[in-house]
Amino acid sequence: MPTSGSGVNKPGAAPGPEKTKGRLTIADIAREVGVSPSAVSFALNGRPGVSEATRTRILQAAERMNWHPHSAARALGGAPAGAVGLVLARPTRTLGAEPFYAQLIYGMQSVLSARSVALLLQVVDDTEAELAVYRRWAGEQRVDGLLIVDPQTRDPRIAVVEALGVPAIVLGGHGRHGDLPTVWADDREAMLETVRYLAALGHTRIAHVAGTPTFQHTQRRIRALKDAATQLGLAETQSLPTDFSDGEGAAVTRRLLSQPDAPTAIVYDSDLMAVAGLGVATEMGVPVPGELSIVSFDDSVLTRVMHPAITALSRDTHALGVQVAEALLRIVENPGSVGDIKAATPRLTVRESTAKPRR
Amino acid sequence: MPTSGSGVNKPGAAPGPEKTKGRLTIADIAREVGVSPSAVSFALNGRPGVSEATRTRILQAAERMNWHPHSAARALGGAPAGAVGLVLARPTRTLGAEPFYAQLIYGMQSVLSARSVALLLQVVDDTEAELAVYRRWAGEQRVDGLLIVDPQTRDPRIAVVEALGVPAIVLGGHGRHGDLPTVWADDREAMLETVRYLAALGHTRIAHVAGTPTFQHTQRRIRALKDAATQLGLAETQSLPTDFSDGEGAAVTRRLLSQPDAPTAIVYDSDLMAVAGLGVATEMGVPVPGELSIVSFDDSVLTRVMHPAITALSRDTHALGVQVAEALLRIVENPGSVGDIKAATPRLTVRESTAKPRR
DNA sequence: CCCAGCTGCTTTAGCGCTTAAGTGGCTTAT
DNA sequence: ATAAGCCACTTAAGCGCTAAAGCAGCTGGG
Repeated sequence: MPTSGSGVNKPGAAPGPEKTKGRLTIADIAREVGVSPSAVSFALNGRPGVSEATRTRILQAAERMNWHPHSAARALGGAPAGAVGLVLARPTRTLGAEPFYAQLIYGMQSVLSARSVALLLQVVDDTEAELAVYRRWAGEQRVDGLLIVDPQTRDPRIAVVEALGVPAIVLGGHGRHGDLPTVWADDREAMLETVRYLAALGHTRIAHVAGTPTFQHTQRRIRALKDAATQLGLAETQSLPTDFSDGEGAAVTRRLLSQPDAPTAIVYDSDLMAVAGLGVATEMGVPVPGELSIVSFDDSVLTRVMHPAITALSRDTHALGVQVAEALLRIVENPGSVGDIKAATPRLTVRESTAKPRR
Repeated sequence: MPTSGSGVNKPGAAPGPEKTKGRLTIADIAREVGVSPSAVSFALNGRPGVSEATRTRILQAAERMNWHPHSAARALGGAPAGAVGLVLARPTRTLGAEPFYAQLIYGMQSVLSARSVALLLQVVDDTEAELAVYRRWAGEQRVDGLLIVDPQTRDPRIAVVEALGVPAIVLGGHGRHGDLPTVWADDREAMLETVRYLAALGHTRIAHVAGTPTFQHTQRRIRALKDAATQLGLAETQSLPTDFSDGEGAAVTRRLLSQPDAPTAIVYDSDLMAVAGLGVATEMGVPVPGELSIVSFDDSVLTRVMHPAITALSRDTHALGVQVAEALLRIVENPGSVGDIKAATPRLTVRESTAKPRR
């Protein structure tokens, strides 16, 4: 039981002039100022019912005594919990390496901390565990809103979260996700732009090292590549699924480069896999961009720091986090007020890893 | 106000057999089973005072009705908040790229989520803001414990957190940090081992691209390098401070390699800076490890994925997170029960970026 | 046969806060 | 002149839960 205000806290110290209790409450302020606790409550919450003079005195006393509202007491009265929740269910190894979530979280923070909303973070192993966390948080009334990431086809989480009645935003969905609004980027357009660029350079054998195939955004990219191939008349394109890990990214690259008609360009669904792929190319003596062009579908320091620096579809993940957090807070305050939001389409940032194929 | 259990929630619906209230409470369970709310509370908390038969019926009812305790109501009664807090005050750009904190957090999660303890995460700009967050969390009774990272010399946070009376663990401290216990790694020994190895290879001009100089662990490393130099008779060693960003890492490397007597080996305080440094070497045509050996003081996918792969001091950051979380939970339950804990000393993992200096 | 001492409950109070419902004292409308 | 209204408060109740205290009904010792 973490009590004690500042240290002078002898339990039995009899006749102290001030009630040396553990916590500082509005009752203490009320006593100090000489009004009732409700008057203090009114003053602190900017509600009418107290004169300006009294309000000022109360506010000053609260400030001086360094009082903070007890979040539990407020929440008990039906006030919001002052927190939003995020559950991540990707394998830990990958998560630690991928800057995406970290950036996203830091972006969210810039909005959340300004509004003094806490972020509850939980990392779990699978969707089952994720659902359990949602159920618990909802039951315990711990969060006012949820951010659901990596939507999948027929995602079981949607129905559960809707049934729980907790406001939520889906990141990266598009298509059906119940009545939950989504913040999404146009992966399709980004992929089309990339393939058009590679085709313009003269590439015809383009491979796509994709992420987890059940993710909606992965599927959109795969479909976009296929469509682009049809449009541009590229015969030999292929999408290969992975689990987003650098290990699989490397393995798939090795397989691709060992083929008789190896691709001359590879698009990776994450920066980490692109880096791993570049490593494999170097290791196999395939010059980049001489014989192989590489594009990453995610940008970060990783891509910039490599040699050659990797051409990437960059988006401002931090800004995305800001957008998501804002949408989340809006839907918490006013459910139904948020529709689907289209984030900025990733733009192709050309660096040193792409060039005309040597022929 | 996020209420409503599942949807059937008409406020005025008069004579329903079940009280269609928003939240499911122990009173509902009590009514269902036919006992008083306290009996339910006793049963759910495994306390004596109810017969086994009744206890079973209550537990089953709670399970069947999918009841969860309202965390705020519990907390109000003085129960722990069921959450621990972590504030990060490094610049966002760096944080997103560095795998360290992400790994640490995921490690902590594996302990915390097993015990259903939530992690409150906040990213702030500076120490002042960090202190404000601690004060607020303590006042709002939001957290049961805190993890303080990146301890500095005469760290103001220590005194504040101790005064607030919130149990806390310091990560990476050593020396004085009030009465707060620390989980620390022996950076000194790690640095000594590294320098000995480089010296054994034949390096004499060894540079150290350090992190933020006010951090205690940075200082320990700087001092260790100096001591090693004295012991081994290396004249030309130097430690150069940075802010841990890849930008500064690159800039400092550029400066070092432009000197007339450029170092033949550089130790970087983070993997991200090591990668940036390797990039600069490549860009300047300095072969690694031919003319320059590179060691990273932190290991991750980054170092493994590069070509050449970077020799690094590796420690299991995930395991460190586990250790930290365990210590934190222990000190929350029983303040004073935790002393300083020494984590595993990082071991040198030799890869391709280190070799004898060409002479 | 009475009462202490159980067991297995229920009643009551209280955690810190919000909020609906009072309550005096004064002003204003009629 | 008196009712009505308003201001600036106070009182009281309640959020969901825990915990101390109370209280029936039974058992067994003296």
